[in-house]
Parts: sequence; C-alpha cells; structure tokens
Amino acid sequence: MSVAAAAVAAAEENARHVFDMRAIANRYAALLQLCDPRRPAAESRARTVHAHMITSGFSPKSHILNRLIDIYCKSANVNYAKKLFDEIPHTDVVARTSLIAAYSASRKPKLAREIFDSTPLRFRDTVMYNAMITCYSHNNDGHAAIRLFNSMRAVHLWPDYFTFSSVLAALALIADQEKHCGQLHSSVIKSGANRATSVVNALISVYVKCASSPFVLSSSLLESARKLFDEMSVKDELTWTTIITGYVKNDDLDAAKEIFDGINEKFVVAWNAMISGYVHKGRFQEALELLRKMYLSGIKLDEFTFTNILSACADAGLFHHGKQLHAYIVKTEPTFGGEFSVSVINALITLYWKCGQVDEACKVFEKAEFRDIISWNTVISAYVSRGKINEAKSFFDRMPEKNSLTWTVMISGFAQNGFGEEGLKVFNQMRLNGIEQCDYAFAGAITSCAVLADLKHGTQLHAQLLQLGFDSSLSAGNALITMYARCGDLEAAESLFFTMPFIDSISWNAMIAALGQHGRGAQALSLFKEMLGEQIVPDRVSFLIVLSACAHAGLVEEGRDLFHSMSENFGMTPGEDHYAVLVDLLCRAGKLSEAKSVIDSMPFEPGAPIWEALLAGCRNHRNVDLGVQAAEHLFNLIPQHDGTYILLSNMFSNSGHWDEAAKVRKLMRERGVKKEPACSWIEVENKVHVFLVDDTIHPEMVAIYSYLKELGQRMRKLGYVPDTRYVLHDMESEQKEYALSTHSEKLAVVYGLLKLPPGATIRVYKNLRICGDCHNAFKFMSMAENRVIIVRDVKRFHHFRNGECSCGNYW
DNA sequence: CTAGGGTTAG
Repeated sequence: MSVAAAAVAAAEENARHVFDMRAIANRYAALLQLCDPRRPAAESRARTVHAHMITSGFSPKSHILNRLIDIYCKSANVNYAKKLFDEIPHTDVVARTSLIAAYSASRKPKLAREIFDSTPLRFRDTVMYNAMITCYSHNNDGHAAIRLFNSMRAVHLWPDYFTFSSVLAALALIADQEKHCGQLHSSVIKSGANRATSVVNALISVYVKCASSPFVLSSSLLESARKLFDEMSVKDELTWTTIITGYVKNDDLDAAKEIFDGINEKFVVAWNAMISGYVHKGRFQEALELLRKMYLSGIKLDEFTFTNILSACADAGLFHHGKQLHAYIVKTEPTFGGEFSVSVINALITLYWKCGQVDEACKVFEKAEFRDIISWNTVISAYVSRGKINEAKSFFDRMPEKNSLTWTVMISGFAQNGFGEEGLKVFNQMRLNGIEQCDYAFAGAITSCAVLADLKHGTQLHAQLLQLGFDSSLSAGNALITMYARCGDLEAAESLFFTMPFIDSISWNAMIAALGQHGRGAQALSLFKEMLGEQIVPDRVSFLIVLSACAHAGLVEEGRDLFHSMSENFGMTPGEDHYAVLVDLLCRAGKLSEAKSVIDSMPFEPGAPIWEALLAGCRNHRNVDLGVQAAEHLFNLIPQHDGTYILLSNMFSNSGHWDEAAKVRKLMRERGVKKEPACSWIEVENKVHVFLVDDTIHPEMVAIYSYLKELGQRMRKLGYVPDTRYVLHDMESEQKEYALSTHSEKLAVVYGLLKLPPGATIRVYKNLRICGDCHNAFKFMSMAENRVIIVRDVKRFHHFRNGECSCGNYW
C-alpha cells in the first residue's frame, strides 16, 4: 500500500471517528432533550445520561454541558449546576440565564448577579435581563429591578412582554400596589373578560407605564390604553388621571389637555395632574393659566397644587408669582404651617433658593413648624450651590437625622467649592457611620481628589468602586475622568472613557475638557467632532469646553468657526461665557482689536468676565490704550474687585509705564487692596518661593500638584492663611525649561497659578536679587516673550530697600 | 393618579 493510500485511509478513519463522535454527541443531546425539566424525574434521567457520558469516556462539548446545567437548574439543583458551570470554559447564555433563575428561586440574588456580571456585555440578551429583573422583583428589590431595566436601553436591548411584566411587578413593590399587577396584565389581555372599572383602570395604567418606558417608540401601547379608555362606560377619577398622565409622560400635552377638557366635573387631582404636566415640560405660562382657571372655577387648591406651581415659579425664575402665592397660602390656608404642609414649605425653600434668595429660604426653614429630612437637604443644597459652605456645614452638623443624600450633598458641596480635604473627611465619616455609600457619594469623593490632585487616593477610590460593583456608574465614571486628567494621568482618563460601558454627553464633555487642559487642542477638537458623529447633541458647556481648548492651543481659526457654528448650525445663542472665551481666544493670539470689535458687536452689554479677558490680553500684549478702556468698564461694573487693580498695575509695568504703575499701586494701598498679585511669591520657612506656571497639566508637573497639597498643610502649620495661592519650590535642577502650551482659568484660581500665553516656557532661577515690584515687572516682561521665571531661595524681599534695586522702588 | 431634596462636565 502506497504511502498516499495509507494517508487517505487514515484520514477516512479519522473522519469516521469524528463522524461517530458527532453522532454520539447528537444522541446524547437528543436524550437530554427528552428530559423535560417540567416533568417529574427529569433530573434523575439527566443524571443517568450524564453518568453514561463519564463512564464511556465521552467528553461532552459545551452545548451538551450547558443543556445539563439548564436541566439541573430547572430541577432546583443549583449547586450541582454551579459545579458544572465552574468546570466548563464556555457557558452559553441559556445556561447562565437558567442559573440566574435558579438562584432567584432559591432567594440568592447576589449570586445571580455574580453570574449576570460575569457575562460579557455582548452576550447578554433580553431573556437574561428578564431573569435578572425577575430575580430582583421576587427578592423584593424593586429599585434594583428598575435600575437594571433602565440600563437595557444603553446596551440596545429591546424589552419584551416578560420584561414588562417583571418590571411591573417591581413597580408594584415600590409603589406598594397590588403585587401581581404583571399577571393581571396578561390575564386580562388573554381573557378580555373582566370589565370592572377598577380592573380596566389597572390595565390602562399598565399600558401607560409600559408606553412611558424609554424603549417604546411606537404609540401603539398608548393607543391600546386610549382604546380601552374610550370603550369604558363608567369612568372614575383614576381613569381620567391615568390617561392624562399617560399622555403627559409621552410628551403629548395637547392630547392630555383634550382629555382634561372632556371632564365635565373636574376634580382636584385632574387639575393637579394637568398642571404638573405643564410644569414638567417647562410650559410654565400654561401652568399658571390653568391655575387661574382652577381658582376661578372655585376648586379648592391643595398641597399638590401649591407645590406644583411653586416649583414652576422656581424653575422659571418667576419670583414675583411665587411670592404672591406664598402670601396667598399664608392668608387663606388655616392649616398652613401644620404638619401636612411640609411639602409646601419645602417647595417654598426651593423657590427662594432658586431665585437667589438663600437667606430668605433659610428664614422659611427656620420659621416652619414642621420640617422633614427633605427640608434640611434642600437648605444644605441651597447653601452649597451659592458657595456658602460654612453655613451648609453648620446645618449639616445640626441635623437630627441624615440620609445618604444628605451626605452626598455635603461631600460634593465641599468638593465643588474647592475643599477637597473636607470632602474626603465627610466621605470617611459617612463610611464610619455605616451609611451605605452610593456611587453619587463616590463621585463627590473622587472630585475631592481631583481638587487636591491626589492621584493615589483617587485611584484607591476607583478600586473600591469596582469592588462594590459600581463599574457602570455614570456619575462616578465621569468624575474619575476629570480626576485622572487633573492629576496628570491623561492616559488613565482616556482608557476609562473608552472602556466605560455607558457614557453620556457629560462623559464626552469631561474627556474633551481633559484634552484641552493638557494642551491637546487638536485632539479635543477631533473628539468633539466624533461626538457629533455619534449623534450626541452638544450643549452650552460642550461649546465652552471646546472653545477654551482652542484658546489654549492657539487654534484661532477653528475657535472662531466653532463659535459661529454654535448659532448657525446648532441653534444656540452664545451666552456671555461663550463670548468671554472667544475674547480670551483672540486676546491670547494678540488679536486685540478683533477682540474689541467682537465686544462691540455683542447682542448684550458686556459683563465683567469679558472686560477682564480683554484687560488680561492687553497686559500680555502691551496695549495700554485698550487696557485702560477695559479697566474703566471693570471699575464701573465691579468697583470692589481687587483683580482689576492688579491687572492694571501689571499691564502698566509690563509696558514700561512706570509712573502709571506707581499711581495704581498708590491707589491700591489707599484702598487696602492686597498687594499680592495672583502670581506672587510666598514665604515658607524663611524661603521665598515663587511659582509661576499655567494650568496645563504637564507630565513634569504631576509631582508638583501632589506637592501642593503637602505644602498647603505646612503653610497652615506655619500660620499662613491657607488661601488658594499655593506655591512650588524644590524644582530639581537650577535652570530648567518646560514647554507649556496652554492656559486656563480654573486651576489658576484654585492653585494660584498664573496665566500664560500659548507656547510659553518656564525658566527656573536661583538666588535672584530683585525687589518685589521689579520682580513683577520682570515676570511680565518675560511673559510677553513667552517666558516665565521661577525664583526660589530668594532672601526676604523687603531687605531690598530704596536704591538697592535698579528701579528705585521699594516693597 | 398629582408635589418637594442628590451626582458627573466648564
């Protein structure tokens, strides 16, 4: 026999073997198919087949094992199924789903969730989600079920009938309704028999709830509800309200109004539902109109009416209307101030807060006879949002009982106002008090780390977050992007952004801002374009971020185009902040006259930020005439603002106008303006440290940022005012140049860093002997040449008196 | 069936 023939024979034998094995596998699979888990003895039959496989030396492929897992699960033999599951490398989605269902049945939602989480996103399907949602519903965790249900949209999974019924069961848990409204749904649909008003009401409510889910784009569910509604002979109050809110939730206010108008004897709840619809959709004027009609028709306004309208006034800034209503309530409601009206009190607090009257809001709180936890939280939020962090903290401390929301507000309040250490302290206290830490609380703590540029702590929090299973949290993820970026780890920020399972427009904004702050203007711009390609609608902040990225990177053309496309292509009117960035962008590029003509052509009166940008530009590019104009406007707008004096005096000295500079300084002394410019030196331990740098996060600066925190603490110990003017010293080499490309406001304010024009470099000098004023002049002259100087180890400046320095001034 | 408090981006 030739070699070739032998080879052919071997191949045939092999093929036959493969074929045999396949045949055997098929027979096993068929046998297992016969074990119907719904029938008795399915498990023992499956076990027999399984044992046969083992003794005959057949090693089953995944699909057979998966089938076995399925059978064991459905026979309530979870542990055995889990053992198999752990042994085989490829479990399919069916087996996994069975396992989830089995754990659900044995009341182990945590284990079920483990299986769910271990399944890669792309393998999860609707059935698996259904199993997990059902698991939560069965185990009385309605909120988790609904959370999971809501997350389906982000992975583009379409809910089916089972999803709806399980989530309805969950809804029932939360709203404390009939427990089995899901089953009610199906049974009524199938039988079509029961026509009692209450049953049909429930069914309509089921339809409306499903129709309001974010997935359902077709109006057929709502139409079904409407059909049922139209066919009903006896309608009660519930029927009317359900269908009205159904239309409201589906953004069809006109249809809702039509139904509402059809009610002969309108009752309070219907009025309230309609008004609330208008309020929620931002149609405040119509809400007020309806209130007027309600009042005129003699219906008694109740608690819900008041809170609805007050919230409309708060959101629309209709302070006058709100205040009127307040007076009306006090006058006409004898029960006002009683326990039942806590919600009205809370709405009033919100009204005064949102209309900028925080003290008035506080008065309402203090005067109120009854308060609940929401009242406290609202007052704290009010103070936090107005930067009155001390007041917020004292309320926080006074609170008799706090919930997780209270803690979260306080943590992020500290973080937002730049008090990172305090934010972390509260976060730790929250943990010590055993309060469950939600991802919002983590977001606040992470922002605190961003403020402190504490990469180490931030990374730790990230790890804890993953441990707790918050890996898909949007708020925490977005905070992490910013934290990593601000700590200089742009790569970490990027990889997080690209691996987050769900992202929203804030994630995009955060990432674009991160690139901008790192001087990567072009990348920021292209990411912005990518965002548009993903059909994400940019908001006002997006434009602010991307414009400022352009300003930092000197992308004048691009910035200008963006600014114009904002109104032309996106239908947004640029606000004062956008104009300020545009002016800033032009000023940095030295296009001062163009900046001025932008200001002149603005559709509204330019405010302080705009003139300040222009003045800063004039300082950097030595345009005294224009700078003086800008300063005049600033003095008119904000006479008490120290920054104007400082900018002005720096502009004069920068351009060699020494007399004028001296005059401004004299004025400053008279007015008690603090001499320290934002970029001054600070004395620590007998050394003078001057740190001048823009806020670009340069890799070499990362060490500096974490050092700032330590230095700040040391300053406190030494009795220095721990304001924002942190400093740097200890640069390694004596003379070093850092290429810096960008510049922006926020970190400069936080850290007391200085603004620089694009492409600036830093130079470090040692033992430079000049007086303070000359130092400033020197500094700003250098800035004009794109140079910044770091001076260190300078002996006390006031040792240099008249005559010692070439300028003849003394400090 | 209707109302009041939170997070993340600049």
